[in-house]
Amino acid sequence: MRPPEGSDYSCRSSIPRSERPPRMRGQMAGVDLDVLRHSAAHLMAAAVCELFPGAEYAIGPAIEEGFYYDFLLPEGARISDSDLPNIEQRMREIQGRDPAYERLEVDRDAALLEFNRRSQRFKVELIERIPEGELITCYRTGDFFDLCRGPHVGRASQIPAFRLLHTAGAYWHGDESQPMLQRVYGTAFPSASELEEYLQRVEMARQRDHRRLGRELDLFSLPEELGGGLVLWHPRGAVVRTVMEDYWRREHQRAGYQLVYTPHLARERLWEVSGHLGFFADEMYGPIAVEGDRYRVKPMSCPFHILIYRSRPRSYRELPLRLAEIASVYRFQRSGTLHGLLRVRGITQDDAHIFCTEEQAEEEIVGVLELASEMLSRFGFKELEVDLSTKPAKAAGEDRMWELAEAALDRALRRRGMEFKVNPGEGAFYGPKVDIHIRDAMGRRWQCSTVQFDFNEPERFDLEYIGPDGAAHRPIMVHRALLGSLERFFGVLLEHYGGALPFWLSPEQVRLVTVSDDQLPYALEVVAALEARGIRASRPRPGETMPAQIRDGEMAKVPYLAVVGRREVEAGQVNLRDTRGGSKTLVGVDELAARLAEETEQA
RNA sequence: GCCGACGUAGCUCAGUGGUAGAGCAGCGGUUUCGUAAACCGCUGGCCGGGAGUUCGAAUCUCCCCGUCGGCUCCA
Repeated sequence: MRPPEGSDYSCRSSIPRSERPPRMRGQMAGVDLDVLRHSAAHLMAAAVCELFPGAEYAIGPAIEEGFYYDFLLPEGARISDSDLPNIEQRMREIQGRDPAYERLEVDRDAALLEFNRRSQRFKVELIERIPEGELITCYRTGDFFDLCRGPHVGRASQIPAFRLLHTAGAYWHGDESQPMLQRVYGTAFPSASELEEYLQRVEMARQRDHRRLGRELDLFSLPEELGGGLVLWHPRGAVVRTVMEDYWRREHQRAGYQLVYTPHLARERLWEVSGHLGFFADEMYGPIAVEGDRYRVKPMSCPFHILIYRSRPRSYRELPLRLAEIASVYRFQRSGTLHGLLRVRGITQDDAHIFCTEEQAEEEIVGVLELASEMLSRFGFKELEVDLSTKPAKAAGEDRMWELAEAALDRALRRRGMEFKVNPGEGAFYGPKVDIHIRDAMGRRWQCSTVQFDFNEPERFDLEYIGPDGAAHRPIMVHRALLGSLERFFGVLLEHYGGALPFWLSPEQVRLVTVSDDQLPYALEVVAALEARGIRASRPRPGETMPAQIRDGEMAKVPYLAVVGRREVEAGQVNLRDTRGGSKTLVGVDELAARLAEETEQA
């Protein structure tokens, strides 16, 4: 029932950057960064309390890239980004007074009394949640007094470099029924130069934001007239997508999958039978009236593939049956969670369902893992991280099936030599699963592939096959997606490569550049020769100076610029500028075509 | 959905109550050039939408729409 795709349900927070690299954490130049940042959070809270008397402070931990602190401000007050410089200024003033971070062990009653006296309801609540008998510690920094486990730096002056970054709303305990607090994010480093470096890194990440690249490289758009979370693939983006899909289909056919097509709508009754209306209704769009009947837009493909399976009696001889489809599905996502291509409502899922016998399950999983590794590696993701999630407390299906499926996943992973982490109880209610994550060039972690057993739907649709014994048996069903969603995978690819896609995926692989318009006819011949070899080559723009053409080509991130002037025309060559490697080589046209065709092959 | 910020030309942005601006892109012309921007000119705006305040609103107020940053990484 749960979607076999990695695009959406895997991430708790709106932006999959919850899965961040560990590299900024821990020790740095002999200073514990977490301690430094946690101390900076206290310093900030002290400043906020001075500037906004009556502010209540909630929690203020060190996080991956800095720290935050949550506040409930007095009625009518608010902190906006424009207040950040003032708060920073006040933090520096406090540093000038250089208070110590003074650790106090207090007993529960004294702590409660103190925080009640200070009207700090969140701290009171936190104390009440501390188990009886556990040591309670507080820290005093000048006038600021906080419940805190520590440790901290000795004095406020020992925080050499900090910067407040932005504000946000955050629910107390992340719970929508709780009050909305104001969160202030900041970061701190042992030196000004490290802070500067960090800020530059953030700026670099901004530069390679896929939404920006999508516009600059004319790949896709998400116009607001169209509606939130819906993507228009422009011609250049569509070229990339076509290359991805062609590759995907070829690999799947080679791996024994059969391709199918299914519609975008189905009668509501089908979604009742499948259980989606019970478990997934919140993410489905409302009914569409059709001749007195109700239809729903599909959020997943599984019921369709099941109907194909069920279209006639099945024999054990035709198992495993692997049905694959690059399918458009639509899921409602709250507007606040939409994010470029990374979280959309119109999703293209690279979906497949495997129907097999119990004995075949392990072999099938091995096959899926192999295909996933191969495809992800072809796209440039060699480092994979794998999670195996097992039976949760509430689960459908017999224990015997769970044991069988978990064992199949475990053995398949071992056979493939893949290291993995077990997440006990994290499986879907309908079956255990394996998720594969990739790391991009900036160290961020993304979920892509997912392989999920499903004991629920075969039951609901009463699937069977006739075994060698002549009796009916229930097949095993496995959902799996390898790229997750094409939208999201494309977004990740773009950011991973900073827009400079590998040659085989490049929307435009070679662009001809002329020294003057005199070489136009020759340039067109070269384009034709390259196109004849299946290379995506494009003609020069007449009337442009050569430096302008070079610059345009560089900015469009075309892998190769083939410059032709009088000398090249005479020699039947091009002067090939490699925009990635920076080299320039003279090469004959035939050789160029052969070389580029080969480069597509190996990738 | 909720909190906050933002919304001015295709893009990046300036303009804080008094005639809507710049650069790039686009279009037209001139130039025909050897590895990241030739030169000149022109077009282009319901200042996100609606209501209000005002003699006068891109600018102030309210509502709506959209986008962006976030919404436990637990003292």
